[in-house]
Amino acid sequence: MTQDFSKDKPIYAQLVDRICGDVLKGYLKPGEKLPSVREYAIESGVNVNTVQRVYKELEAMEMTETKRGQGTFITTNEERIGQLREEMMTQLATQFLTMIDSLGFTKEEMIEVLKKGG
Amino acid sequence: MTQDFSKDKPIYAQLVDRICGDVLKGYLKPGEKLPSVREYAIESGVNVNTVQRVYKELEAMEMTETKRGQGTFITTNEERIGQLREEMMTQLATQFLTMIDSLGFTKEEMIEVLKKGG
DNA sequence: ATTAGTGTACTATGTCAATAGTACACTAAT
DNA sequence: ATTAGTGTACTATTGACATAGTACACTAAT
Repeated sequence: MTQDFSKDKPIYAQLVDRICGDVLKGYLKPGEKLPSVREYAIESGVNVNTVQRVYKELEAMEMTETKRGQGTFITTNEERIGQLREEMMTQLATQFLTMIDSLGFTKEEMIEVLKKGG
Repeated sequence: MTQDFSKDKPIYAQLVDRICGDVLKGYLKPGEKLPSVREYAIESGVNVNTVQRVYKELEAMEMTETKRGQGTFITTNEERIGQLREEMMTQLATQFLTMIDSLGFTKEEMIEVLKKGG
């Protein structure tokens, strides 16, 4: 099933984000097995190598553990998941603050807009 | 003067952001003339076409007015600048909210992090 | 030992965005 | 008409990304 991907970001990055989100939201539980690279490639309508890159990045950030011949699994280290959650939040916040500053907005007015939105 | 550009974003986009910020902050006044594409290219250590693209985008968003043979000027339409300010804020906010949602964070916890940071 | 299922590695190819180099076109002043 | 200064258009190059095909390596089950 070919899925819809945004053009402003590489597919592998979007898949990484999606899986990260599913883990942080609890949709994917610690220890749970992800689809094989081939399965996921077909599901998403992308190439095996693209999925491989996704799994590689996820493992590099210790969000998953890959066992050759067996598959790729969400890490059972729940503390690590918590760490990642913190790291990603502060990183997102920092980037956002830098961006709004360079565009001439203040943190306070931006927070107001955020409260109203979504 | 070769300047420092981030690698995670195209140079032209960074220059657009910078000029937008300078306008919104009031560092660049309505009617003020920007450097010529060649001047700016040399100053920034980039190619003429990169600057041209920057000026093109700025004109497309009606932040500047380009007069062939004369130069590129900040728009004298101050209302338009105010509009752009609003548009950019809501757009930034929307993108940010979408991003944090897809990564599994709530708006409220993110706002807390923002308040502490920066 | 064989098989099926898994991840991994390597090379080649195509596409597109970003950038660069160069030549052209318009405007104002002389 | 010429010149200097401006924006514009065209083509080429580079690199990142995605794809494709193929081969390899490990694991578990039989």
